Amino acid sequence: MRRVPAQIAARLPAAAELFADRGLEDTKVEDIAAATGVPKATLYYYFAGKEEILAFLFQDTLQHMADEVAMAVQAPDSAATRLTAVVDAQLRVMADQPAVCQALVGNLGRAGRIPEIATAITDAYYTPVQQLLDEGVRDGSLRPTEDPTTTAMVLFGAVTISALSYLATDRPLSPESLSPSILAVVLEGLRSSADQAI
Amino acid sequence: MRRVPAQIAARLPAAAELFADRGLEDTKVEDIAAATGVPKATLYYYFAGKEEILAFLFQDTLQHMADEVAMAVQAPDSAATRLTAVVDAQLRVMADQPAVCQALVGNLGRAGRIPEIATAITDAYYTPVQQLLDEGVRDGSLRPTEDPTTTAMVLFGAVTISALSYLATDRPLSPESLSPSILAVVLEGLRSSADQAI
DNA sequence: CGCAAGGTTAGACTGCTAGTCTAAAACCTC
DNA sequence: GAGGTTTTAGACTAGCAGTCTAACCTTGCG
Repeated sequence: MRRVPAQIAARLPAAAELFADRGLEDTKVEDIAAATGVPKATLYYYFAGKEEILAFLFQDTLQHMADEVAMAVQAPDSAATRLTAVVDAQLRVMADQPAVCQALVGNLGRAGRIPEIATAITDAYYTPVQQLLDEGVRDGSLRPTEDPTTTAMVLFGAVTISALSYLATDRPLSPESLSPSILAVVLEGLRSSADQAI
Repeated sequence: MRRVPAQIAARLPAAAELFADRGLEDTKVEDIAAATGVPKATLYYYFAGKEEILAFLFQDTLQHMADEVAMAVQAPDSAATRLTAVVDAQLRVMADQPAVCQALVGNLGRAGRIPEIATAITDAYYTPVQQLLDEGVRDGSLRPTEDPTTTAMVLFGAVTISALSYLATDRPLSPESLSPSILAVVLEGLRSSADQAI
C-alpha cells in the first residue's frame, strides 16, 4: 500500500458508508469510485483492493481511538475516573465514525486476516487499559482482577457490542446516555450488596 | 430455503471450518461441496447461496444457545447464581462450536442483513436475560439497573468478545478459566470498595 | 525552457466464480 | 409402474475483480 495522498484519503469515508449499508461484498469497486469521485484505476494504484481500502479506514479510526484513549489515560485523576473517561472516549469515537465502525465490526473476519488491525486494537486499547487497571490497584480506586487481559477484553466488548447494536439498528448513538448504563455495570457490578458475595 | 434433510445438515459444519479460517469470500461454493461431500447442485437445490448456508449454521448454534440459556434461567437458584449459569452456558456453546461462532462474528455484516439472525439473538439471549435481571431485583440478589436492555448487551458483549479473542488467536477456549474472570467484573464491578462510589 | 520522473486516468481485456439451467438418474409412494 | 420429488453432473451466462496499456498531467530541476 503506497502512501495515500490527503486529497484521496479525505474522500474515502464515503466508501465506509457503502460498506456499512450494503456490506463489502455488495459494494463494487466501481461503486466506490463513483461515491468517492476517485477513479477506479487510481484506487488500484493505491490499494490492492477493497479490503485494503477498508483496512486504511480502520487504521485511521483506530488512530483516533488510540489518541482519545491515551488522553483519557494520562489525565491527573484517579484510575477509576480515568476508566470512565476511556469508556466515554471509545463511545465518542464510535459515535463520530459510525459507518467505519459498522463496517469494521461487520467485516471483522476480513479485518482479522489483516494482522495490522489486531495489533492496532491492542496498541490503541488493550495495552493502555491494562496499564490503567494496574494503576487503579496501586492508587486504591480499582479492585485487583486476577486476569487484567480478560478484564480489558470484557470492557472493550461491553462497550463495542452495546454501541454497535445502536448503530446496527440506525438508532442514534448518544454517548452521554449509554455511558452511565455501561459504567454502572462494569464499575459497581450487578450483584446486590445484600447478596452474599463470591 | 427448503427444509434441509438431516444427512445434509449433518455435513454442513465442515463448511463452517472453511468460513472460519478463510472467510466467506475466499470460500468457493465448490470448496464447500468438496469439504462437505454435498455436490454443488444439491447445495443450490437447498440454499440460495453461501450466506444462506452460513445463516443455517447460525440458526442451529443459536438454537443450542437458546436451549442452554433457557435451562440456566429456569433453575431454582437465586437470580445471581442463574446469571453465572447463563454466562457459563454462552461460553460452553461457543467453545463447542468454535468455527460457527468465528464465522458468525467474522461475518456479522452479512448476518446483519439476514434479519432472522437478529431476532434469533434477541430470543435466545436478550429477552431471557432481561427477565432474569428483573427477577434478580425482586429476589434481592441483583442490583437494579436503569436500563436492563443495555445491561443485557453489556453482558453479551463482554462474554462474546473475550471468548472470541481466544478463538481468533487459536488459543483453546476453556469456559472454566474464562468464566470467573468475566463474572468477577460484571458481578462485583471494578471499583474498589475503598473508592467513594458513583 | 525542456525534459525526466512519477502521479493520474480512461478503457480495453482476462480470468474466475456465482448462480442458472437442463436433463438424466435415483428414489419414493401409492 | 405411474407420477411425484430429490439428487446430481455438466454446460453455460453474466458480472465483477483485478491487470495492463498508453496517454496525459504535474512538478521540479538543470
